[in-house]
Amino acid sequence: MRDNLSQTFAALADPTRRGMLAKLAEGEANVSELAKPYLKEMSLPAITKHLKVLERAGLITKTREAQWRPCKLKEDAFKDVADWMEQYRMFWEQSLDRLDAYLKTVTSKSSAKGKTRGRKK
Amino acid sequence: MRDNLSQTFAALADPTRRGMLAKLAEGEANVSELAKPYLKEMSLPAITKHLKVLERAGLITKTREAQWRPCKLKEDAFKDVADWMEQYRMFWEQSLDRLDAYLKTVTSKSSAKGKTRGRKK
DNA sequence: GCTATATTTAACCAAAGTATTAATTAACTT
DNA sequence: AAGTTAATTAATACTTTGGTTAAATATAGC
Repeated sequence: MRDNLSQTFAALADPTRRGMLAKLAEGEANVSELAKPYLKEMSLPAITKHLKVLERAGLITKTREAQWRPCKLKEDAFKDVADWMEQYRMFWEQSLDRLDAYLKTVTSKSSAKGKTRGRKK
Repeated sequence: MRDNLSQTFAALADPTRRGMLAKLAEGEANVSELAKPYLKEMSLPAITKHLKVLERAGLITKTREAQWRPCKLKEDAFKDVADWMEQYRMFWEQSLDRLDAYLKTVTSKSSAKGKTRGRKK
């Protein structure tokens, strides 16, 4: 797993790590704050390792402040993923078109079951 | 690695597999066509496994046509990744803004060293 | 210096991932 | 039926990942 992008995708391939990123999207947080939701499921050293994976992937930066290690999102790796995704935009937009088409077929009959999955615009 | 999104990101965390997706972005291709660029580096069974990973991740579908197995991109998993990325859009767009700001500071002095990293538009 | 809090490092282990070679299946061609 | 091409499966080996517990480090406060 030598290249950057592979390392980034590998870092994203874990729900705990994605959860930590979601938390960091709300703002800076230190290790124990990030750890709190997971301490029933895993130990603190496990958290440290997850954060190290995120850091090496370029998704977060960790700084020092007394005995705390505040972490925050780093744009770099997100940008790399977004750039890579661009080349497939037409494919996943197809699936939106298909959903739109489907929705058109059901708009008349009020369907309580149809989940719209947050389709924007 | 139970959840879908984790499986998808894990599938993307490999340059061989991303290369196969890039090829498929140009259109359908069967296994040996997809394998060709990699047969110096790895065996055909390895290719089969990579394709299975992409398939289980929902990134491709494989069909049957005589003794060939034409593969093509499947929108689903791409859509899931794109949706997940949305929540971080502001972060990676920040890095574009920062690059723009930087470029503004150097536009007058022609800098040969500055890599622009494919900034679009 | 002692103690408490925050976090990391070390040593280890089980499970998953990536590759191999050899054998097998499937479909077409002659 | 025999041979060729396309692809997969099986058995195996090696490496990486994700977790553990125990010990260590770093900083602050008394």
